[in-house]
Amino acid sequence: MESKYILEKSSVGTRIGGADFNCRTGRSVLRDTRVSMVEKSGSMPVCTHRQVLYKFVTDGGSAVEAKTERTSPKGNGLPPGGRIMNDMEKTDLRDQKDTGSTGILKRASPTHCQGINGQLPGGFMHLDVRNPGKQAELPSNFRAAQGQSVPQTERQPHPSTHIPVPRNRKPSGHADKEVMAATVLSSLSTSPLVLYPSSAPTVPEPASKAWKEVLSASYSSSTSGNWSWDASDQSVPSTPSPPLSNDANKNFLLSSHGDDVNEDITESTHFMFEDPIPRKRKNSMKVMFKCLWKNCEKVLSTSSGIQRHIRTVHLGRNSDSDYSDGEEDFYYSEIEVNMDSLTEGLSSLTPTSPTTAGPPPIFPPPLTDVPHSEHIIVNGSQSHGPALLSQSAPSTLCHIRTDHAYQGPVTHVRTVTIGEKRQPAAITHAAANKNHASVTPAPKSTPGTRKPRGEAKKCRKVYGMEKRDMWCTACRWKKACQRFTD
DNA sequence: CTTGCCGGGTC
DNA sequence: GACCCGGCAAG
Repeated sequence: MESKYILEKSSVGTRIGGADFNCRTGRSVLRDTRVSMVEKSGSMPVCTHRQVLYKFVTDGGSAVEAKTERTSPKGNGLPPGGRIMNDMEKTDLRDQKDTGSTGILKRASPTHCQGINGQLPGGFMHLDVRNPGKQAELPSNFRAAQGQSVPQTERQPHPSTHIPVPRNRKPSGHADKEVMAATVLSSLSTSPLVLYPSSAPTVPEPASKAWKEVLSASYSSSTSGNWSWDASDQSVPSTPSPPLSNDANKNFLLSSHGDDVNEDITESTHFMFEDPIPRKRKNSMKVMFKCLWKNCEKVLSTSSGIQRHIRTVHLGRNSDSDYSDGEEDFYYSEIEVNMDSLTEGLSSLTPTSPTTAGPPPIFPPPLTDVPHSEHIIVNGSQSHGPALLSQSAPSTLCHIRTDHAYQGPVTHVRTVTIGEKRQPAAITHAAANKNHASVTPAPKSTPGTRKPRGEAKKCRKVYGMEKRDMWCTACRWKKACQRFTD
């Protein structure tokens, strides 16, 4: 539990949100982060994190601890997790207090989430919750506050700094948990924003430490670039946390996975967040759930399914029990699957007409190997496992599809090798990157075999012999029509 | 037979 | 590379 929150916190520095808020990406990232952390710590992630967590608590100094204690307004016995949350938030509240915010961080609100997702400096979002209308003042206020000695009030635990953490969450409490995690994490994402090493000399040592801890745990997630922040390094970038850009996520993941991290995830992340290519029609996207457990690329179409999978397979919990403490949430992520791409992937030999956009007649069972994810290609190539979504020709596909209809793009098509001639060049390119995958190589029509005749009418048919000059060049040359591709 | 287009040739 | 066309295969 405790570790979970810590992790969540750290991850959300980047972006937090939740499916509940339509912040799917955030949720996904969150989980990714979680997973990465878990992977880092090996088979006993929780334990490891727990240690970290405790360290954090103790490093925070007695002051932190004390605050926590006092923070509990109602004195209700909070579970360790709850206390940690308090600590975390308390720390985080430092800046909030500067702004005079006193509200309680009760729940993430859609606004909250939106802010994060909306590429706004996430740090202010929680303020939004507490003190609507104050967020704009935060930066300046905070800096001002840092310039002076920490107000006494800052050390006084605010009764509202407590985030209730149910001791026993019910399966139905996932949303709450996520909300809370999102809230805390997002609030933490403020740190980079307000952390001005040179301007915060007056911050009490315990507080500084706490910050360090928090940052060391979360910073990588809230900053872009591959730099790493050493706890001893006071030169923390003064730039605000990046607008939750894809890069931020990518880099975070990359850095957080640095060591043993499963390259699968790293790569998938790369695909997932790096590609700025415009999205395709939404109606062609399908949400899938991918298990992020190390070496497990399981992809299921339902969250319940993936949760069950994680619960039973990875967490070793009773399969027949529906009970879930929400732990599974952190071991899978949502991915969007491009149905169109899938179509293409399935019919690599029969290129789709640019106007053809319908979903494929069939959708491979989850977990499978057919390529189709648009911007989130989970690269399973390095794992033996199923779920080789990576085999798809993701984003680039979109490009091609939109412009290879006519002669302009002819070169694209033609530059492909014979076997793949009907595939857009981009696809081929993508395939090249993933050819190392264990999955069956991209189907190639063996030389000598003709591709099946397309359905579309060709120039000859459309314009007739009398208008041959209107034919596409290929048709005139008795080559494969490039205007009316199949 | 019509149509699509491969493979190869010419310029 | 542009262009042409014999000829094969699918429909």
